[in-house]
Amino acid sequence: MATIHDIAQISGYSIGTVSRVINNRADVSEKARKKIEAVIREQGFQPNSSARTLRQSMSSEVYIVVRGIANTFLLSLLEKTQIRIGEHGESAGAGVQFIKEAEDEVAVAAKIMQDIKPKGLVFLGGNTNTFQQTFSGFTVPSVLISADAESLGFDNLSSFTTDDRDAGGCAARALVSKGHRRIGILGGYPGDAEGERSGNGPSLRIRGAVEELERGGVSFDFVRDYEPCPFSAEAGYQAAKRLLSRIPDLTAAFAISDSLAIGAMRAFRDMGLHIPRDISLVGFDGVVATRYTIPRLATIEQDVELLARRGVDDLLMRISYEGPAVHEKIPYRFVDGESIARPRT
Amino acid sequence: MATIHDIAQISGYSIGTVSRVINNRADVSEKARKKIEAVIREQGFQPNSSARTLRQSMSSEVYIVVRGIANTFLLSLLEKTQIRIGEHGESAGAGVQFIKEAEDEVAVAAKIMQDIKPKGLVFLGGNTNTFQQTFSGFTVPSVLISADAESLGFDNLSSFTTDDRDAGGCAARALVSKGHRRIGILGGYPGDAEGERSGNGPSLRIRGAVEELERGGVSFDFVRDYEPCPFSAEAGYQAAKRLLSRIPDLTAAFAISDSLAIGAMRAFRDMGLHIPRDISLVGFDGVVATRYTIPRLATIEQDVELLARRGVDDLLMRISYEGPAVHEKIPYRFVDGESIARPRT
DNA sequence: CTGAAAGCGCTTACAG
DNA sequence: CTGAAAGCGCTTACAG
Repeated sequence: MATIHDIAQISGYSIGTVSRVINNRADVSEKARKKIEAVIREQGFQPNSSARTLRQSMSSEVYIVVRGIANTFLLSLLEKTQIRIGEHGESAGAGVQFIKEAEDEVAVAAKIMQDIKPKGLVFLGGNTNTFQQTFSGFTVPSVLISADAESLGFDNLSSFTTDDRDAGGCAARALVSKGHRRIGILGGYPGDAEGERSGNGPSLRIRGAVEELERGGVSFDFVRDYEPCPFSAEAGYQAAKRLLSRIPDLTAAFAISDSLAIGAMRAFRDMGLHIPRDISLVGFDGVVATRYTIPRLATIEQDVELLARRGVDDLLMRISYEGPAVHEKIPYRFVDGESIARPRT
Repeated sequence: MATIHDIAQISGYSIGTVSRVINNRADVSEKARKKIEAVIREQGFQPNSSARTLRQSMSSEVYIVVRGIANTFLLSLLEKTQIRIGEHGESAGAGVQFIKEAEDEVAVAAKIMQDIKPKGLVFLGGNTNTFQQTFSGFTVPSVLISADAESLGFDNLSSFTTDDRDAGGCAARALVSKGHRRIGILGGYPGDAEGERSGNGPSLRIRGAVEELERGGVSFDFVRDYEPCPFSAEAGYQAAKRLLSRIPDLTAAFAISDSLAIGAMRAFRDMGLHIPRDISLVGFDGVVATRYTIPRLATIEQDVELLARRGVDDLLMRISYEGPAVHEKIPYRFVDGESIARPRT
């Protein structure tokens, strides 16, 4: 493996000059640059990243923290994020760390900072409350994608998210407009009922939905009509069963993520109900799987591509020029499926 | 951030001795070890991994290469793999690189070797043919999980896999034993028809299935009854439509991965068929989603946990003691669903 | 068993 | 514009 020393030797310049070329510094003669670049190409030279990181006490990589490995939505967000990072010509090997739904992503990020010292951090999915409590010690440019960090006010943390409140309302409207009056909501944290975690995405979806229900004259009782649960198909399955047992005359449900909805579909079916004839269902996220379920699931499709693009672009921009953090809402789209019908009369 | 120098200073020993303690060398007095360990703990000292990697020209991490980010099966394999690595007390931040189905994982691994210099490599899913051609330059201990590398004969590449041939036969038997005689197969590479990629997992599944069909007296014509396609629900959807159009009297199909099967279910449904009344279907992998489809999908469940455990244990073992590569078949399980019935007469 | 010292491959003031 | 040199935080022969 060629080192900077070899390149210096072969090109006839010093290692200092070679280093300047590698780092695109301006103070190098055209002649030297040309010559050295030629040698670098010819030797297939790649600077040793450990040496660089050691010297600069900062890696040249961006690191990604993903909340939950089984979450299809975040996974496709990850895919788009990696692609976008690659399009910027950044080291394709951007590190990825998966954390559990219950884990503290900021604590994990702290460990990463120490080990890897990335020049930027991308959080995919996240609990705003955790950030509030522990992010203040961080100084690296960071971006939170798919949750809103505006109210946190950290000047190194941007955020790009679907307008969860608005979109939650949209989901509820799809049900109310068909004439449903007994509607349940599945998913989120128990605390959501009391509005404790107000900055959090899931909570906002629920809040938006409930507001819309009330606007439509549909009463909603958190104790009776709300069933919190984690984000997995199995959790959705169990929660749907509990909800339906409690409300036998339920005619529709809003699951705040598609994986929950997929579990709920199966639960309703196992309880002898046909979707959408006996019960209507709407999900959230717009993951690919919703296009293949039987029936196809109506859902709120988040714009994964745009979320990733805007997030990565902003992060890289701030790494280079350190501007202020920005907070942006990305448009969503209601996708009609085959899972909503008018209630039976 | 404390460095080894600080620890030396505080403990009253030299940095050389501190280094020996960090690296668990035997030639340190009990007294020195105790004292230094206490200081390390008290200071929360973590060795700088860049410096270590630079010095040893080898990182202390294991790196994971995953073929395909949308592949639920490999994702759950990844999850288990990371958990197992963590259980060994290895750096939890084991790097992960996702590559596309068509990409050359060994080329990617070469780049990783240069950048990261991991002490071990885990390949999750893989094309045996690619390995054949390009893996020979590698010297790091490596393991391929979910494909068989035995025939390749690399002494630093172990492999742990389901017996795909046998399991493919099992899937076919589930169909034949119900009386099906017009059976199609979905998925894999076009070359599979000619048996070109014989060492490859998917091919073996197909080969095993075809052998079983013939054993059951069911004729199988690769040109007519086989529909190759990539591993995605959409690909399965399209392939199923093509297959059914070509064989109107098809009564059953074997999809060599669950995601294909999920796409195929939707395709059959869109073509007006009811599963399993009009057509039976069996998948492969045993991903979680198969428990929630309507109907539930019959499938071959690979033992993800055991695959990960055996693979990681073997790799770590060989990193420490450099034994020979091993190749092991991990048991699978047929999971009956609601997607298989007798053909209509 | 322990310490002093060389060196891994880079970057970056500093001097010219 | 260029080079010589210090130093990032470690590991590891080497000497004692």
